[in-house]
Amino acid sequence: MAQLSDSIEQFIKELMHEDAHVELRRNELAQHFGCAPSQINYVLATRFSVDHGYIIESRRGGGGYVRILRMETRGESNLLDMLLNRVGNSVDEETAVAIISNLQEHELVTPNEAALMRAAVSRNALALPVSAKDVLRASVFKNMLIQVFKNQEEGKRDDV
Amino acid sequence: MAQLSDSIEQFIKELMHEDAHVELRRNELAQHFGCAPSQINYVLATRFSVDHGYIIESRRGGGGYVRILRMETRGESNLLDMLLNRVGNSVDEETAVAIISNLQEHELVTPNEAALMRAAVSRNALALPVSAKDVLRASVFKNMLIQVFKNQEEGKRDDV
DNA sequence: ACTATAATAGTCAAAGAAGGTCAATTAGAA
DNA sequence: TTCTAATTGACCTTCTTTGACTATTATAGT
Repeated sequence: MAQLSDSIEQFIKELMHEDAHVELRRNELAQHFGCAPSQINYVLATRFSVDHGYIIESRRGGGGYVRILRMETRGESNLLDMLLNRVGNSVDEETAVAIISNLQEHELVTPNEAALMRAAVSRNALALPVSAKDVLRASVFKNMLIQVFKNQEEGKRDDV
Repeated sequence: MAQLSDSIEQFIKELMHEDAHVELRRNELAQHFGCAPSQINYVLATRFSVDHGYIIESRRGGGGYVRILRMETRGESNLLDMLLNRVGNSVDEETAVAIISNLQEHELVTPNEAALMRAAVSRNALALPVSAKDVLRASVFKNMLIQVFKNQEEGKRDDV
């Protein structure tokens, strides 16, 4: 109860109440809660992961930050989640291409974007021993999927 | 958060908004921002490199200057060749990201497309032994570059 | 012409300012 | 008690800023 991690989680969620997009300093936040900075990473990893509907971006060095973006997972209840799950940590080209077409049909990506995604996951691009190909493809593909949904969010914000 | 380097970058980009060619005094600019002159070189090196699509010329001594030129993307067919060449069979993330911003600034890709490309070549996506990363990134990236220009062609055809 | 000096810009390495990772320990819940 | 979640700390990586030293160019004297 009143676990440190829970407090930090709440704190961040309150910050996000208004804006679905918040930026913070890891060290400041850690200091505010009197804990190790890596504690923040723990909270982010366990409560603000992609399957929780959040995307984290960050930057090191002077002027560094941690940015948290909440995805509205509109409509298709957690489509991204399902897709990431389906991909897992290995996926063949056929499956990936099928998913991409699907996204395109549902107008979640433009034809150009779809073409780019296909290019990135094609067997051609992943010039590696066959065994490793699917694993790597999964990694690249998942990263792009997350990006697609992030674009979606950003599009919405720009619409305003 | 309004990092010095970022401000300087913005400042220069604003200067270049009208004219694709700008000339400045390194020391003046440094003074304007209250920083070490070499800070200007840092910004130029990290944000206005050739990969970013800029060319820097300068002269020392009395009446010295720093001149920044935005490279115009003439015949695009040629550009693709140049980029593929630049990438070769190994490329680090920094260079890839620079090239992507370059494409975006010249409106050869949309911001969403650029984000997708960044996602595909990020160190995150290429979760492999470091040694192999750059090689693989080159392969994926080149495939995407080719696709970008293919998209371009198709766009032109559709316009008709 | 020649030279010295002042006015610029460039380079590079070190310090500073973040954030990330991982494994060991500790606290809590079952 | 035992298992899992939480916490911490040591060490790593990345990005920025500064400063000392170097290189080049124009100009004023001679």
